[in-house]
Amino acid sequence: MKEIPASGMLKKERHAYIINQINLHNKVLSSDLSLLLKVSEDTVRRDLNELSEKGKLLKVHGGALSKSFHFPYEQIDIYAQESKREIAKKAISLISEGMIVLTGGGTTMLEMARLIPENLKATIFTISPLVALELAEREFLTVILVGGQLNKNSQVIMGSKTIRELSELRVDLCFLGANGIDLNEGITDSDWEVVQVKKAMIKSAARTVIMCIGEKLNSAQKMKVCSLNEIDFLITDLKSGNHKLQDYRGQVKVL
Amino acid sequence: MKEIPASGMLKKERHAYIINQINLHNKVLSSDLSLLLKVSEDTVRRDLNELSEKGKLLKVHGGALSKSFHFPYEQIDIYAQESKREIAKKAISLISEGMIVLTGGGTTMLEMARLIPENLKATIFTISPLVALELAEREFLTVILVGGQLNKNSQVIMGSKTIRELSELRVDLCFLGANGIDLNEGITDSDWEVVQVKKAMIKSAARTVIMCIGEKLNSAQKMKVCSLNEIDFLITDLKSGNHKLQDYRGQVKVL
DNA sequence: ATTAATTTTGCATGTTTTTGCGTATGTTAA
DNA sequence: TTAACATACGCAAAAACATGCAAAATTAAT
Repeated sequence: MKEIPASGMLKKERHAYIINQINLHNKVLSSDLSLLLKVSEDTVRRDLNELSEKGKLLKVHGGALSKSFHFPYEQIDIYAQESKREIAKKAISLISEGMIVLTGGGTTMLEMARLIPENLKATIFTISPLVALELAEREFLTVILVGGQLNKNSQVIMGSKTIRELSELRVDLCFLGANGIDLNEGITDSDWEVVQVKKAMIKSAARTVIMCIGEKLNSAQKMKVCSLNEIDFLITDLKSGNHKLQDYRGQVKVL
Repeated sequence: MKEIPASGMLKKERHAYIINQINLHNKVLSSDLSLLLKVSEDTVRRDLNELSEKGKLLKVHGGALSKSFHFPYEQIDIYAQESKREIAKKAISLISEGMIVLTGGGTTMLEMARLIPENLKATIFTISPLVALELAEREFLTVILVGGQLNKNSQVIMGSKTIRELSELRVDLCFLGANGIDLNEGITDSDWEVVQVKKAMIKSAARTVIMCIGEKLNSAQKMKVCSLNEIDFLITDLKSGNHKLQDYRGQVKVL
């Protein structure tokens, strides 16, 4: 460190100095500050804790982080949020410790990311930057974004580069949304590129989970992703007794 | 700097003297004033309390601070925001139509992404999901996220996979933030992983642009990214006439 | 000028704040 | 796992503080 050293500072001055360092570098180490301010690390820690309680920074092991940088998010209200939350809960129950998981994008997937428990240990590949950012909050998750071109409409990674990367991947479980699902037509989607990526994702996974709200059952889109027997689980927001689900039970596990 | 000691002062005179010291040094210690004014610390304290009640200064434990004391709390954010916007504007001027660009993460980069004109045609690689999502709003941009593990603190893609991907990339221009920049130490950062990624990014680019706010000039962190001659442009929020920039002009193009 | 009234000051006292250290505990990384 | 590091907690010393009070200084009034 070659910052300008300081000495004989009043507490308030120290606090200001620390905040300034944080704004400058997004991060400070207690040990650095101790040297810089010429006070014991205990004092630095106490300073950091005070500032943390005032919400001026984020105290972490070893130092502190800028708070402003961490999460200026907005909560968008999602259509059928409650249903999607139901689906998400069921989906999460399929993930067990140490698994390697691959997820698509979409609001259902985001909801799932938000509901993933804080203590889950797993590795999660995703093609959705939003899902990735949400998951990055979970301490024990390893989050890997598949590289490639970002599709403007779906806010999901796509393109040949992505498909090539996916082809080299092997995961335990793949979570996908669906635009249409039908006994005969199978899983369908309206966008050619989306279909290509989903195909690649399914291929790379030992087992595939389709998540979709009940309304989409028995509807089909233009382009086929795969037939029903290629997927393993179907998760909807419907109660398990719902008659709409009956026909599907022969082909996939319905949750 | 030796202060002129004073003696036999009236209360009013003392007050004037104290205000003067505050204006001069932005702070005073009760103990110093006691010696300087040759009165007991109790008297000094009473003086400071009176002046504080009158709003002439800010009383703190151990002394007092000038009211105009630079409290980074709220101000810096807005101030730094403006600075970063300045930097972003200059940076954008370097991008010309059809270019292939690579960017890092950080708030400055995000600000840049926000300010990129709607009609710019270019291909942008980035390791920041946030930047990517922001850029996805631009109709004529091709946005490509480099794949890899998402680092929790910096919200940026990192790791060996990323570095490998970057090594196969060739771009015209690379925009990077810097945690420290110094004539001798060059570009420095505090995080080993960050340094590795930045190195790879620089290597993959024909020309590299460092963006950082003026305050970070002449400061250094623990780990070296590269020396100054390996970068091509330095962009700060400082006016081009600023003396702090002079020394850098020999090594890089300063904007 | 002298005295009375008022303010200011320093000191004694007890309290609070701040700080650094030792120790025990928790966390991180090899 | 261990070893190194970071942390929390308690403690004690030092510093800063508030308060009351009496002496000293200043001001006001005679």
